[in-house]
Amino acid sequence: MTISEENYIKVIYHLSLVSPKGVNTNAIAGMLETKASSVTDMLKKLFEKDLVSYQKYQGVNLTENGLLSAKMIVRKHRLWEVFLVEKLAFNWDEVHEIAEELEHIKSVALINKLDAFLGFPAFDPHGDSIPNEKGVIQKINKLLLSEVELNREYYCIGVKDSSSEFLKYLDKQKIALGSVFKVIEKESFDDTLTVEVNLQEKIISNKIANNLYVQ
Amino acid sequence: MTISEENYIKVIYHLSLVSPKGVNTNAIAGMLETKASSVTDMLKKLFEKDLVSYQKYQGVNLTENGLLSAKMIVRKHRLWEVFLVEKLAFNWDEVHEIAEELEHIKSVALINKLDAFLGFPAFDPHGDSIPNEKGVIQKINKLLLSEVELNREYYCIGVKDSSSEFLKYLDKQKIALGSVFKVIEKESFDDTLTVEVNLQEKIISNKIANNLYVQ
DNA sequence: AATATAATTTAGACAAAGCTAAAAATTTAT
DNA sequence: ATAAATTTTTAGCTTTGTCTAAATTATATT
Repeated sequence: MTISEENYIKVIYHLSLVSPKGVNTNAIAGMLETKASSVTDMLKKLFEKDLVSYQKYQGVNLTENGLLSAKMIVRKHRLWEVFLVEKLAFNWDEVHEIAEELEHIKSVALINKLDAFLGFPAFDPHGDSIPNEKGVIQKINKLLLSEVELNREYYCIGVKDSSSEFLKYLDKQKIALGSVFKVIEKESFDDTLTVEVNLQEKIISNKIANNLYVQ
Repeated sequence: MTISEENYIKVIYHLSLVSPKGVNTNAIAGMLETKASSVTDMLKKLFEKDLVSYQKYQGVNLTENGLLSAKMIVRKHRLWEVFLVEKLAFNWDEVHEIAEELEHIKSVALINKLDAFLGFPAFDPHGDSIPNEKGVIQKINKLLLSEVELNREYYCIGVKDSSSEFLKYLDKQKIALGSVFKVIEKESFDDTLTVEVNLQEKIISNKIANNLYVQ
């Protein structure tokens, strides 16, 4: 697979988690910052290679082959992110771009040795599950902070949006994976939350609460 | 720079160490397993980008820009090789190919953090010098085993040929960086050496002796 | 149900990087 | 110094992945 093909497969994988009945051409084009016509061209090629099932105008899904390939790319991306944060002391908002390049390094021996070197981590620095060598992903029960019950304790276990801007905001607010949340009050007008985080009271907008996973 | 451009620059760099007055089109084609006509095309492009100085039929040299780029690629290659051997427990004959991919990862922050993580190594697993952040390469006095005086002790500090076949041969012979050599006798007919390596007597062909650096 | 809008595909073109075959320049040998 | 051999370049073609503009299909609106 070329790097370009890998990027398509990865994007189709992520989009199909949200729309499992078929991924739109335009959605793919949006994610890859390319044109719909280019996507159509590539879909034909991926279909020829048995990586996607595709019928004109009907959206696209990964085949078994394609799904496994996608999971291996995600595995590499997330393992490299762990390496960058744990070993090279990058901050969690700096690693995505670099991992976007590293995820295309081919060697299977490399990624499996890296996995061992890192101690077979189950989650990346943003709380996302790392597929194992077979592509198996450990499913975890998680809630959005916006959905939890009042006055119960929850741990922050991940972020939904892992953009640099959001992660920097969390750093500034001293919110990290492992932070303990208790929602004191929910403003019914705009769903703003009053929460206790690590024993400090804070006001959290609905947009923020919709991007924090807790357990 | 594209990966292809980087590969050309790197090859021109290595060849110019051997033929400093200008690198041949055919030599480049040979190293890259491509055709001379493709090389000509690329030389024009590299000239446009001020990476090489080039006149038709006259061979090619790196400009200052090109030289620094080449050294940065070599720096990345060799640092990744150290990582693979020291941290991921690869054998020294397995790392070249993987480093050929890793050397094209762009991030400067990544490579400088990797350098620090590895403790700013001066040499890669084959004994080659690692350029520093500025492109400065520590020059080291080294001799080929085929050139040394009889009955004096030398340390093995590098290999000239770092092909997997040669390195595996050295493993089998229990020769590694740091091995202590003393040449007992030189057969004048074919330059075969009788040497003492780590206190064991061995017969070493001229071809082998021509690919081992000692000090 | 007909039409307007949106999404998708097709057709044709382009740049990058490679190739083959032929032409031109350089080097080597007589 | 000329001819032969080698090296290098040019010309024209191919593939990959992209693009624009036009055509087609699907969806939404009235």
